Amino acid sequence: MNSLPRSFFERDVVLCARELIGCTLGFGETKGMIVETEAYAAEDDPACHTWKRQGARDFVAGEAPGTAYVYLNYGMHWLFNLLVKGGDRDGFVLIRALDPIAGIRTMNERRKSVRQPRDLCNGPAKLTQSLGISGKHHRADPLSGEGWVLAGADHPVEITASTRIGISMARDYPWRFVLTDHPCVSVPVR
DNA sequence: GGGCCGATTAGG
DNA sequence: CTAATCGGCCCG
Repeated sequence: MNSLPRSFFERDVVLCARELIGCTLGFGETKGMIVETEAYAAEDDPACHTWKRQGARDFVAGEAPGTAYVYLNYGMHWLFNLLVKGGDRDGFVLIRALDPIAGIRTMNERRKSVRQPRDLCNGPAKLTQSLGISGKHHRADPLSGEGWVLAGADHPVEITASTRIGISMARDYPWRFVLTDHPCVSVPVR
């Protein structure tokens, strides 16, 4: 499998978010193709945690590119990001949706009331639940091998850009990327 | 310590 | 549409 090199995360965070579409993310026995991402820039982006949180700024400064930034949102949902730094713009890429590839049985056990496979990972908190990712994976290194898979796309894919979901600041930045018309995307692009 | 705000989700 | 549920931040 063509694992992504560390240098993949040493460039512009927005470009990196775009390039992650079509890549494969796996943890344990579960795996999926990334079909939706968002970029959050460490500077000049009011929607990024770095805007308000010293801890997020420390994370960017102190961790290696490719490191997992996992945080609890709304007191109950874990969201998974990858740190990008060393290029034109540092920041985080939020992984928002996957097309399940492996471990569907396990995903179904971890999530309840899911009717169709397409609903297993079609949201940022849904995919962490399906893959078994939580706060204890904060600062993990998905490029280490150790239970993780982060591999390049097999084929070129068509990508659609749009504005980010669920934020109140910087609503107009076109930093959300989806695999065009893919059924596992969290919210249809308008 | 108290109040407020979320990069969300499931359910009515 | 709303409840759920909690860490970080901003006060005081």
